[in-house]
Amino acid sequence: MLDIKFLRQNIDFVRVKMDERGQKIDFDRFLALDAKRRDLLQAVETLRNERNSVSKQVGELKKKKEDASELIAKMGDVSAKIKEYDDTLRVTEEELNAFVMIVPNVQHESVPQGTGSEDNPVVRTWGEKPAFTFEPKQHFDLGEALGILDFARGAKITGARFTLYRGAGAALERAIFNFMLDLHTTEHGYTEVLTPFMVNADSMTGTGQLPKFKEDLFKIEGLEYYLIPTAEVPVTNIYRDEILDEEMLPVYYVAYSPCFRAEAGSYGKDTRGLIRQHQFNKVEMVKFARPETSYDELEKLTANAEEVLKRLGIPFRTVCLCSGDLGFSSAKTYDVEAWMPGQDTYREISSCSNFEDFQARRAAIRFRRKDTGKTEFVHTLNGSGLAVGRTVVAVLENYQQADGSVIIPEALRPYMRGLERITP
RNA sequence: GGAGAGAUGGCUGAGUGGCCGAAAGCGAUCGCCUGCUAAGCGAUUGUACGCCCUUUAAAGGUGUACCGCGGGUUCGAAUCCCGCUCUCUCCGCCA
Repeated sequence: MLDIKFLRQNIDFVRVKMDERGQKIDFDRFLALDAKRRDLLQAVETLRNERNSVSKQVGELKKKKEDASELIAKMGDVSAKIKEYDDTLRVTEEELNAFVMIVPNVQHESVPQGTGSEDNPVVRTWGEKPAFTFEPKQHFDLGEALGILDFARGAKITGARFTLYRGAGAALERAIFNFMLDLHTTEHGYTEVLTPFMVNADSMTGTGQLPKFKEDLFKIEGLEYYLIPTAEVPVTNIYRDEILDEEMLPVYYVAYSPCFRAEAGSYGKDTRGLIRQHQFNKVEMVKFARPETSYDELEKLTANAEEVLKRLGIPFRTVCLCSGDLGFSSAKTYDVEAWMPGQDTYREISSCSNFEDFQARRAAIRFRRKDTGKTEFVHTLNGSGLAVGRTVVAVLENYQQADGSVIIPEALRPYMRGLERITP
């Protein structure tokens, strides 16, 4: 969330920024609530001050065995009034809080303006698209023919958007996330963490999934626990409500996790195959950084994601999300899109974002400046490194052969007991 | 699932109705002392939100809140009462 003080003092700037994001937000309501809150706060604090000092007098009188009944009677009224103001104040603060919680982040000045994904500029392209002497197939046709992806049985076991992997398919999925974890831990400086896959409501609020995106989450029956839609949630919340030492920053974490998404509102979109599942695996990179380095960290993070595709020999391009396409919590996002020959298009395989202090403020993740001793919010970043299921799609489609077999990229062979090719 | 114990500042730990934002110790920071280091001495040492002052900064002043969380009793709650959460111990169960 944004800082209330910042919002109050820069309301016109924020109005413009939200306009660029295509967000319609009633900031007049905010200003009214904020003013109301401060008025009430002053009133109630004045009354509390009175009660505190009079109560002290009562104590002194009683110690001297003198009569204090007059003061006590008077304070009864004051206490009643405090309760009354407190109730109004609480309601006002709840309204104000609810308002601030659904205001998106302010985008960085380098974010291009635009209204949708068609306006996202391509910042880099890498690799040569494979030339086929035949019509390249889509991954679901390849996978079913090879007997490594079973969508029908996934649907039987659970339902639509769940898939059963078998044999070399299951091994490929596992090989891919192990390869990614090893790359990020041994060469990119990340520390691996393995987190709970269910989190409480505070954690979901800290990273911004709640309260605004409740319908995208799976909730556990009878508990205030949710299945994570990304490891960003448990990993970023590692330091919720903590004050970190400046020297420990930046912190780099990488985590494997399954991700669970309700995909409300995507009916009919990517209905076939692995692209859009209710459950998929992902390797996620998360950083906690000092504000002055966070944009350098974003570039490095994105490069770390791209490196996975380079090692796998999968062509990709990187786009910078424009103002209208930016996610709720993000100040700046790069999407890395892998080339998918079967679909004859690039598909998002990683999304790398700098949230600046937006999540840190919600989650109360701060650090103490060594030179001033002051606390400040950290900047949080994260990026997929990468989405595993979509990487399987990219491998199958880019490495498919005329006979329907699939060559295993060399980087993955050590993770598949040397297997070089998947054949029916 | 059953029984019991507990939750206080960066840490240890005192505090059972007002003098408690909270003793003491440790740690940390600054200063003094000192050939150097260590020891010693002194001072400082939580967070948030308002208001005043100020350039809408910092610093300063002032007020309020916070002793796991939420309610209640009371003129007044870290302290008493109720509910919840979490932690620990024992028993049972279990991978």
